[in-house]
Amino acid sequence: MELSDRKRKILAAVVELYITTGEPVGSKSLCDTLDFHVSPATVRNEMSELSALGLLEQPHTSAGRVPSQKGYRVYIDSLMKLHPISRQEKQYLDSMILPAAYDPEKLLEGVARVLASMTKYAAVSTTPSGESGVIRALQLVQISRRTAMVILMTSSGTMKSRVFHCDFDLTPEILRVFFRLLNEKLAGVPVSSVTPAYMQTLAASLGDMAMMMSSALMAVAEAARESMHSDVCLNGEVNLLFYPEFGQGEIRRIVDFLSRPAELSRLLARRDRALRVLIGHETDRPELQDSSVIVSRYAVGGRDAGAIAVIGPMRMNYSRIISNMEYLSGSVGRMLTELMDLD
Amino acid sequence: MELSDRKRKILAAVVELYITTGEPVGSKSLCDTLDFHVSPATVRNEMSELSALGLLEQPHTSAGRVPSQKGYRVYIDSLMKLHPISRQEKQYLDSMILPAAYDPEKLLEGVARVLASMTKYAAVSTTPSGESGVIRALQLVQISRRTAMVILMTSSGTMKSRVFHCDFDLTPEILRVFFRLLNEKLAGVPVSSVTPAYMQTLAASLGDMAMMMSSALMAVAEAARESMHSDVCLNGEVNLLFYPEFGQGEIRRIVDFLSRPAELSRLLARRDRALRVLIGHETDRPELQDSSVIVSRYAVGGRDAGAIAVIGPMRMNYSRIISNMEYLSGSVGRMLTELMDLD
DNA sequence: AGTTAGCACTCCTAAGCTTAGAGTGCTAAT
DNA sequence: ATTAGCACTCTAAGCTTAGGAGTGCTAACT
Repeated sequence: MELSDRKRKILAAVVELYITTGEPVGSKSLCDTLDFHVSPATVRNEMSELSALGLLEQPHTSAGRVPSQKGYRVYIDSLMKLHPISRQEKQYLDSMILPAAYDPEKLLEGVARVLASMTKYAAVSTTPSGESGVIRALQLVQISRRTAMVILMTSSGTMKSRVFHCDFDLTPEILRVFFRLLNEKLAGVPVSSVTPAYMQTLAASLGDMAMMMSSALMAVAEAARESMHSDVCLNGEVNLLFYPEFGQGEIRRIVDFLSRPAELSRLLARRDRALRVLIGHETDRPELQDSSVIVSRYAVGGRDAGAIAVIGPMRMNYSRIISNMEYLSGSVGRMLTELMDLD
Repeated sequence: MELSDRKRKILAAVVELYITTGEPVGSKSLCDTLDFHVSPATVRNEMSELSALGLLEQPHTSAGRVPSQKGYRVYIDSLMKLHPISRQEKQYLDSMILPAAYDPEKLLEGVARVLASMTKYAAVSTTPSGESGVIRALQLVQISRRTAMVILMTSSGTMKSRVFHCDFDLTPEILRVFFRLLNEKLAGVPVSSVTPAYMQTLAASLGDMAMMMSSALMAVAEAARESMHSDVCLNGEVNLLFYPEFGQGEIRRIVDFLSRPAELSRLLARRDRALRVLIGHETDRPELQDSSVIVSRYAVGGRDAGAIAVIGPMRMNYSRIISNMEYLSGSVGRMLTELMDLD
């Protein structure tokens, strides 16, 4: 389907005007935004042909035009021009996520927050998934007399902690021994193989220490299990309230969908491209048939690790948001890579 | 103002019926729920007197009655009977917050989440405020070759961490020295006095080490500063969408208010009672004039430390929620006290 | 004196109806 | 190919009306 240059310009203008106003755009008001002179009648003819091609549609016969799903697709794929992210935007984003850059979970939570506040849509992020990671190191921190925290760091950029209680007082010496044994035995082991059964056999090889360390080993096993599944952070659902195209019922369905982490996670899972825009039905979710989703995946240490996404009405400001998200997912990946010394 | 026994029963019945249905209650339907027999006409007379007393009001002349703010107040203060929390509810609450019981921030976040999901209202929690705390201990955790994390624990039950980078490789020996010095110099010091200036004088007393430790000291100072102000966690705002008495506009105002942590924090701040129910205008917030807030404060180590709260429509199920919140704030306090070994 | 049935009255809600205006598509002229 | 003119369509908003829920009053009853 090749479009004349004028049609392309008109389609782009319709999309952009509709994105900013949210109202169906008529031939007259469109004329004002065009950078060449034609009469409303001409525009009407063109728009009518664009309608015939399925790129525009009318809410009703005597209303202006609204981009169809296909129209948005064409706009995004070939009409939209991405203008690169500005210096201030970069600074803003950096300043918002930097303070949380020491803990993967906090970082991704912060990213979801800043993404939501910047876009005014709902934002989602997943923490690095650690299925294929191996244990890089284990750290022990004494919390109180008989409780300590074990921190497990993996090669895929996750960091999970768990507390454990002992029925004897912990001393620096004891912790030192624990630390040495844990790291000797477990560093380099894939998290996926740290099962309770594995821990049993490990305990057997510890001799006298097995009893004392059992709660610590349990904690490690739990941390390992937890490091395998990635968390989903959601933020800014309420932003969607402010878009008139979502009615009360619509909103509820969307919010209800957003409240199910498993579904959300599925939505972000496709890894075939770093950035992907899903429009309406392309999401394969009836709840999102009037929404768009932009998913940007991030990599840690050169390997795909997780994703960030925004969910909003179809008339998103795609161009601005896409460049911001590209920058953000790049930053996240870089920070996690650095944090984990994986570069 | 003394009410006849029958008036008290009728007022209670109106409140309870309205809480469950959300519709103004008429004399006829009320008769059905009463445990003694009277005709609708009698009930009408009684209701009309309750209206005159300002305890009930009518949306319009020919509608049923709705409790007034004063009516709710009387109901809560002297009519409502709290039925104690059930075994299952306890188990549910415990099972939801226990996994996060090792980190104060995570715990309070989890509490807000479970509170929101249980009540179907919006829930808020504040992390223990550490203004008056002293440093209990500092822990160091190596994260990668040249970065480490310092964890600061205070007597008021807070736990904050910060990462720092060094321009030399960290070894266990170095960390041991850092650990010893930090704890020697800082344990017992009030967090409020750990200012950058204080750190300068401290550095001066460290001699050769001052240079090497500067980034670590900075991290401690930041963690100390952070431990002084308590965070506010918000959860379940979207639940409010499902109450028909909140219209689109109402909801936006409420959500907008909820998005301002400082305001929220002020709302929870009054410490004169462990549990406090604020109805409509009693919140002193125009945005919440049609809402109610239940605030329950929790204590750590015997001292008031923070609060949990729910925000919902005036027709809340006060009785159920109050007992649940009392249990929950008790649990939180106990867990934090235990975690910090402050008992 | 307190309670109750009966009934007129009020006022909201929802449904139907009307109208103004925005925007289109067609036709004919340029 | 473009454009002005014009009839036509359809919605949104305002208005009207009928139905119904619920009250308050009065008068009868216990």
